[in-house]
Amino acid sequence: MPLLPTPEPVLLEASLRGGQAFRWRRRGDAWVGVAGGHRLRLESHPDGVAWTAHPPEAGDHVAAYLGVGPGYRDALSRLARDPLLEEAVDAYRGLRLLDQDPWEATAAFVLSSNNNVRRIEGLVEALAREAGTRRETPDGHAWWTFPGPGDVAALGEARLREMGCGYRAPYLQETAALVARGQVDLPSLTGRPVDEAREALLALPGVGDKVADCILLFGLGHGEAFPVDRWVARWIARRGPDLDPSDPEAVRAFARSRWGEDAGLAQQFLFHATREAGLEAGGSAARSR
DNA sequence: TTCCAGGGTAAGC
DNA sequence: GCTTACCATGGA
Repeated sequence: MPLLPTPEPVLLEASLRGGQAFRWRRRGDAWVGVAGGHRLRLESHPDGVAWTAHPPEAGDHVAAYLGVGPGYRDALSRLARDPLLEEAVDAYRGLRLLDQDPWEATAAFVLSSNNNVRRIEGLVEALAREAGTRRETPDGHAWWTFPGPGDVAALGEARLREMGCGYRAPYLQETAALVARGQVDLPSLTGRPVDEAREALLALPGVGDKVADCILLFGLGHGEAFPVDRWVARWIARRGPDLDPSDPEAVRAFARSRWGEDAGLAQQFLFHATREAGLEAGGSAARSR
């Protein structure tokens, strides 16, 4: 297996199964998933990440997908100096921001509203098997690409409901249709100012403030986006700064002024640390993994 | 049985 | 403008 050397660690489980991406499964000591139309197999190594890719040239994208680059160490050193983040950064050093496909991130986070990670993973996989393209590795492992917006739109609301999308079915169908028609050009939003990109996303059905920030952060490379969800609000309420947890606008403004371009990575640490603490306290919830 | 999950929408003030 | 009920589904 080729090795991607990384000066800083890469926490594969926290990064791949922590609610950013939804197509990763554990296979023994390795993680197998589909990203950007490629099937990847990743395994933690003392000096980096060992990988195999199908098709093989997809390996060129592994570093970018995992957020491996010189910027990570710098961002960590800035965030680790913040008393609000010190503990979380220390505990989860190696947690990465994944660089995902804009449309897949959009579809997945439309499905994420008032939903849980496990079920989102099931829905995204079901979409791939229903409307994606079946591929096979040379050694016979079948996998499915994530379907494009036209293919998702063509499934129709009724079929999406049958697949378990619930009340989000019409949102996903309409958003897929809008993207397929080119009324919102997702990839171009990467190069636009974050506020403009955010406004464009909010025009999509099923995309509100929080989902828009997730798409900006995980699918469009806007590292300053700061999704405010239940867990971040919980963190504010319990041990965060003196803010109203029920006022997402205020929380976002705080994050923006405090962490700037690093806000998205900061959010990942807060989200992950708060969620892990909650799961441990829940006992049975932690066992279910 | 009730609560909860990476919320969004629209009706009602 | 702000608050509130409702929205499917499955696991704990």
